[in-house]
Formats: sequence, C-alpha cells, structure tokens
Amino acid sequence: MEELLDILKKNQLSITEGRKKILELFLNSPGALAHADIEKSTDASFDRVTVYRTLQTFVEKGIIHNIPTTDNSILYALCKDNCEAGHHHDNHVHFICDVCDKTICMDHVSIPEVKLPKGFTQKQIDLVISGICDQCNHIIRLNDFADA
Amino acid sequence: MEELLDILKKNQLSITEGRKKILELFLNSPGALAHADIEKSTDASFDRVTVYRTLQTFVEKGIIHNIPTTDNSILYALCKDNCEAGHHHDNHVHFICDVCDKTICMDHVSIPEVKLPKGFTQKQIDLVISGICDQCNHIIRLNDFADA
DNA sequence: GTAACTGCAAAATATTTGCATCCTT
DNA sequence: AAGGATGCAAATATTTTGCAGTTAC
Repeated sequence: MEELLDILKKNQLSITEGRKKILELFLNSPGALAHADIEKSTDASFDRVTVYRTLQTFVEKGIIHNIPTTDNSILYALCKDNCEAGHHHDNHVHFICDVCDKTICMDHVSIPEVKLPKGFTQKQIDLVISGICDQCNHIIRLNDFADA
Repeated sequence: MEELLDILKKNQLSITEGRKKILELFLNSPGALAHADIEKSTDASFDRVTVYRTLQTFVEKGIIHNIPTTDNSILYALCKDNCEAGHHHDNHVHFICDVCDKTICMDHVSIPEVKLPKGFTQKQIDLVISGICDQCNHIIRLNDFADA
C-alpha cells in the first residue's frame, strides 16, 4: 500500500481516511467504479458528499478519469499513465456487460489510430463496447444446456 | 417531411404533435441531442415528462440510440440504418468538444474492427473522442493572434 | 495554528410514477 | 369506442452548496 500514499503525496493531497479508502478501492478493482459502487463498498462509512468531492478531486488531479456510459451514470477508472491534471491519455477499451452491468477494462485490446478531420484536436479517446461478457455468456450457455 | 411520418408509421407509433416535433429535431440536427436541448428547442411547448417518454419510446423502437458521454448526461442520436428495436449497429465516431460541449457525429470516420477476448459478445460499439473541435480551434488561433 | 477536509442540512436538479383527461385510429 | 399519449402533481433520486466543526501537516 505504499503506492497508495505515493499517489496522494505526488498530487499534493493530504492523506485522509476517505481518500485512502476510495483510492484503495480503485487500486484493487479490475474495472471501473460508479459513485454507487463506492458508496456500497465503503459501507457508508463516510458521507455521500465526501464521495462526490473525493472523486472530483481525483479527476482534477488526474488520478482517475471518467469513462463514457450510455446510461446517465458516471464511471471512473484509474489513469494508468501519461495522465496529468487536465490531460488524460488513457486509451484502452472498456467493455460493459448488458447482463451483469459490470465494466471491464480491456488492457490488452488497444484502440487503433483514428484520423480526425482537419482542425480537430484529440485529447481523450474512449472505445466502449457493450455486449455480454464471458462469465455471463458462460452462464447463458449452461442454462441453454439445462433447458434442452 | 414525408420521411418523418414514415418513420413513425413504420414503428407503429401513433402520430402526435410531440413525436413529430421531436423527431423533426433529430432529422434536422447534425449532431446528437440531449434532453435539455430538446426542451430548449421545443420551447416548453409540451411537458418535460413527455420528452422523457418520447425519447424512451424512440430508443425502444430503435429510431434513436444513446451515445456515451463522460458527464452524467444522455445524448441521443438518430440511428442511421441496420438498427432495429434492441439492436443497434451504429458504428461511427462521436466527437465531444471540451470547449463548446457540442457533440458531433463523424459519419466518415468509421470504427476499425476490434478483436475481443474469447467468450465476449459484442452488441454495440462506441468510439468517443474528446478534444477541441475545428470551430473552437479556429477561435483559439484567432485569439492567440490577437494577443501577439 | 492554519489551511484543508469532512459531515450535516438544505437547496437545486433530474427522473420516475400514478392518475385523470384528451387525442389518434 | 378503445387504447394509447399527454399533462399535472407528487414521489424519488441525484448532485451541489453553505457552513460549522474536525483533522492533517
């Protein structure tokens, strides 16, 4: 958990319980987290408002960034590298499962170069794929088998 | 405006003022629209709730689909083709300008094939690029010039 | 000790639901 | 005429803001 404190220090944030807990969640999570996930995982050990403010601070500092979603929710994920306040260059693919609703970061699938029309400047690129994840597909197949 | 009625009829929706107006907005809009845009454009000529319900109906019928955003808003855009209720195969790129906040559909930039790990099934794919659009870049350049 | 962070309360905003009425077919 | 669509009111949910008390450095 040295990493945790390092990150906070590097970003000139004071070390508080809330920040430690929330950052830890991100470090231990394979995918992205929504505000609601964080509230659940922290078991309301601190205020709703603190979660909002902490997430906002983390985004401003470039520790996390948000991932586009098609429902009106915000998903947050750790910035892997090359991210600094205001500039995010996180370019891996996110997969949202329609069945279990989990978001998975596909670190190994990289986004191909996209050529923008003249005059456009690119800052962040997000590729969001929705469908059915391997686990849910597996369950579906098992059920089909049982039905037959 | 024949197209308009056609679309509604094809989807077995009764022709009402609200639906006509909202659908017309989409047909005339180059980019995506948010709930708020629609309320503004229709000048509150009908109820907030009707807008919610109409958008929902359109999505269910596959007339429009929603586009991922990084803030917690929902953007809607017309489905070009190949879309049917529940299945959207809209695969062009969306560009969100950090300065003017507009979303632009880049019809001419297509999303390259992405190979998913085994077990995953893909339904929808969205590529969202954020940055600065050509118009805002232009304005910025003019200002820089003025400063110098 | 001071500045920054947190919790609580409340305000502001956004979305959903129920029901009576009106409109489309 | 019947079913569906709308408007209104109200219930829920979500996010933001102000301020007083607490904590980190």
